[in-house]
Amino acid sequence: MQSFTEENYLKTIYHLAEKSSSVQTNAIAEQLQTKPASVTDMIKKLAEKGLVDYIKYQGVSLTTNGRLAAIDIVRKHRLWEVFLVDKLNFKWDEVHDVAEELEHIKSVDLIERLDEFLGFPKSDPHGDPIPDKNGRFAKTQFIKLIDLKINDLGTITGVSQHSSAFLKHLEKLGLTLGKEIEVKDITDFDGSVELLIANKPVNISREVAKHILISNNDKI
Amino acid sequence: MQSFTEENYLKTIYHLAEKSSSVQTNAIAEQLQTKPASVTDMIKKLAEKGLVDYIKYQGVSLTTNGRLAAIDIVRKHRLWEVFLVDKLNFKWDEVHDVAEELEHIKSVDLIERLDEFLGFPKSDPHGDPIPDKNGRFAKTQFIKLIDLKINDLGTITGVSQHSSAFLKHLEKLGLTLGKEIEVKDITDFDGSVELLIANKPVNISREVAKHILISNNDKI
DNA sequence: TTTTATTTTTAGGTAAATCTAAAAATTTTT
DNA sequence: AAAAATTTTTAGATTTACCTAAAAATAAAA
Ligand SMILES: [Mn+2]
Ligand SMILES: [Mn+2]
Ligand SMILES: [Mn+2]
Ligand SMILES: [Mn+2]
Repeated sequence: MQSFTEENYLKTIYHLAEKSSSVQTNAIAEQLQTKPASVTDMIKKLAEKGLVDYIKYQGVSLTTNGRLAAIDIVRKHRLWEVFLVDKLNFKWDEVHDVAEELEHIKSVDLIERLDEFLGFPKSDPHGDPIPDKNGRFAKTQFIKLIDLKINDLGTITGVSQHSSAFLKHLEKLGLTLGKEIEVKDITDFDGSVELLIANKPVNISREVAKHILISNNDKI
Repeated sequence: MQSFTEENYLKTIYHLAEKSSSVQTNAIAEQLQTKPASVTDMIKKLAEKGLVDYIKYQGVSLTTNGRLAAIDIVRKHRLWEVFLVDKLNFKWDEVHDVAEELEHIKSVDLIERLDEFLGFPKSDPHGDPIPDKNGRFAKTQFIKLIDLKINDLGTITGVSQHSSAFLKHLEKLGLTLGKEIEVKDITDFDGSVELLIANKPVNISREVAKHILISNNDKI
C-alpha cells in the first residue's frame, strides 16, 4: 500500500514516461511543485519498494508493479472525473482538482461499484481512456489538430491540456468532445487554423490547435 | 483550513462531547487509537488555533468555530454514506470506513452538489441526522429500545452502534430502519426483549436493545 | 579537450504527528 | 488527611516528507 505522496509520484512518473522513456528528476520536481532534492529522496524510497528502476544520474522508470500502481490511480482519477461531470453536473474544466483528491481514496470495492454505477465508461470528460480493473485500456491513436492538412475532416476526441483556462476557451469556441471539424485554411502569417464546426467558421491559434486531439474518420 | 488529522480530532471531540460536556484526553486517545501523550500535543495545537477551549488537566471542549468545523465533517461523512448506500448499493454495515476517508475531501462545491444529487437527505443510513450547509439539524428525540415497556409500540429510526458485526446482526433479525416493532415481553432471567416485527416474534439481548433507537409514535 | 553550465545527489535540518518513559496533577480509596 | 491509583502532561526520540546549501556527475559550449 502506498502513501498519498508515493501515489502522486508514481502517477507523475507514469505521465512523464509517456513522453520520454527515462524520466528526469527535475521534470518530476516541476510537475509536483517540489524540489529536486526531495524527488531524489522519494525515488530512492520507491526503488527500495520495487516500484521504480533507478540508476543514479540516469533518471527513473516504472517497474511492472510501479506501472500497475500508477495506472490504478489514473483509473480512479478518470472514473471520479466522469462521476463529477455525468452525475454532479460539473463542467469539464472544474473536475481535475477534486479528482486529484478523490483518486487517493483506498477501497477496491468502492471503485468497482463506481465503475458499474457510471456504466463502465471507456473515456473520461477529456477523452482520456479509462483503464479497466486489470490496468488494460486501448491505446488510442490520436492525431493533433495542428497536424491536419487543409480540407481534412475529423472528430474532436481529446485534449492534451487540462487547465481550466484552456478548456473554458474551447468551450466558448464550441470545440467540445464529439464535435466534427473541417480544416478550411491554415494562415501563413501566424499558423492559426481556420475551422468549420457545425457550419460555422472558427479561427484558433497554433497553440490551441496543438492541444486538440482528433480521430480522423475520413479524409476528402 | 484543517489537516486530515486535525479534522479527525475535532470530529472525535464533537462525538464524545455529546455524551459528557468536558472531553477527556484518554477518551480521545482510545477513540483515535493513539496515545494520551499525542492527544495532549494535538489539543494544544487546536487550542492555539482557537478551535477548542483547553485548561490543563481539565479536559477540552469545542469553541463555536471548532464545533462548526466538526459538524462540517459530520455532514460530509453522512452525505457520503447516503451516496454509498443509495447510489452504489453498499450495505449499511459497509459504508463507515470508506466514509471516514471521503469526509476529508476538501471542496465546498462538491458537497453542495452531492447533497443536491442525493435529494437533500435528512438522515444517513444509520438514522443519524445530516446537518445542512450552515451546520443546522433537528436534534431528534430518540428513545432506546431498552427503555420501552411491555406493549409499547415504536419505529426503528436509528442505531447508536455502527460496527459491522452489530449492523449485520440487526439485518439478519430484520431489524432495519423504518420497521415497526412492539414489545411483547421482557425476560426476567437475562433482560432480553421479546419483540414483534411484521407479525413475527424476535428475541434480542439487552446489549442489542441498548443500541436500537426508537421514535415512539403511539403507545397502547 | 578544457571550461562552463546544467542536472542530480548528498549532507544536514525543519515541521507534523507519532511514540515511550518519567514527572506532575487529580481523583479515589483507605 | 495521607496513601494509592489514575489521569494527564512533559521531555526526549522517531518517521515522513519536505527544505537549503554545497558537492558531484553529466552535458553543452568554447
Ligand atoms: Mn484530470
Ligand atoms: Mn481527465
Ligand atoms: Mn459512519
Ligand atoms: Mn452513519
